[in-house]
Amino acid sequence: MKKGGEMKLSTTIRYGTRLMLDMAENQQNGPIRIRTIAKRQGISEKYLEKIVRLLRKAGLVDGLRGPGGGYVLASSPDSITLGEILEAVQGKIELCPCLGEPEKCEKHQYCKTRMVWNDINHAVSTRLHSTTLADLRDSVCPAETRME
Amino acid sequence: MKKGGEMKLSTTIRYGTRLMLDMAENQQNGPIRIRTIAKRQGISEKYLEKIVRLLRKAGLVDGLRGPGGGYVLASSPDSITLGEILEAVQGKIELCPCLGEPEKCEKHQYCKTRMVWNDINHAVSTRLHSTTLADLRDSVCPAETRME
DNA sequence: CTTTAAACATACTTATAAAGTATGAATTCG
DNA sequence: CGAATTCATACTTTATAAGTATGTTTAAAG
Repeated sequence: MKKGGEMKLSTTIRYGTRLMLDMAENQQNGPIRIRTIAKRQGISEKYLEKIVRLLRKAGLVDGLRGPGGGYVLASSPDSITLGEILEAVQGKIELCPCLGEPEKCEKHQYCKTRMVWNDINHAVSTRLHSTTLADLRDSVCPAETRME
Repeated sequence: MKKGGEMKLSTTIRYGTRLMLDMAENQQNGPIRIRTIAKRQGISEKYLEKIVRLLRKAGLVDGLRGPGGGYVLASSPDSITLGEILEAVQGKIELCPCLGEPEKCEKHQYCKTRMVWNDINHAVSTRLHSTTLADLRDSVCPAETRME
């Protein structure tokens, strides 16, 4: 009698965020290679490449090719939000199908449940869009959970 | 160049909530058969059965066997929260793996991102645990989106 | 006291999407 | 030119959500 869905954050989001934070913390010495971040973060290089390309396409980072190349943040860490990162790698946050396409919402009852999901969706979205990379970078990790 | 994870609510949660709401709205005439709800909601009967059994195991509904049997809410709609329903069908809400098992959080940086996920996790959880079935039942669906 | 209608239980199948890999082309620096 | 990097696409693998099948147990009703 196993239980159902998990509602987890995907690795694209978690890795993408760590990647951006890594860049915010280390970009003072020019472009950073994906290989470097991959090693530092313990993430597959190829997979990170795939993720960073989404961030690039969204205009959050710039890529510089050739020797000495790498990636740099396209703007200041205090103007990049977690919401932007999330949307870059996974699209608009949409907790259930009917939120994007209300025509699927044919029954009165769906509509009531839909309102709750919509609220929560909105709360999460707001929270993410009001947290910047700089906020994250400057935050302090509580001692109990830190193990560096 | 497809994007990553979707962070959607699973059908178990959505169906489970609709099932509970259906019961809250229709339980005045005694036990309700799963077949009835399945038809009313347009959901597979067998699948709903599977879901309701989780709700039963969690003590949110009671099952009555035999002819004339069915399910009833185990307590009043104003004392059953969406949080309880969600946890019954999918376990504690846990947006990312490290939240349950902090020993996986070995790097300083994870810890910073972890704090955000934890915050959001908490916000969602609180919201769900403070919304009751009765709240849902008595809510009014905005006209624009209602199509009964 | 048998029939029947429901819940209950488990195991299986299928479909979908997440996660990761492989291969190679394009660009740019030295 | 040669090497190091990004860039692009297509593929493979793995996990899990979603749904189905088959059958057992319980209890009301005839």
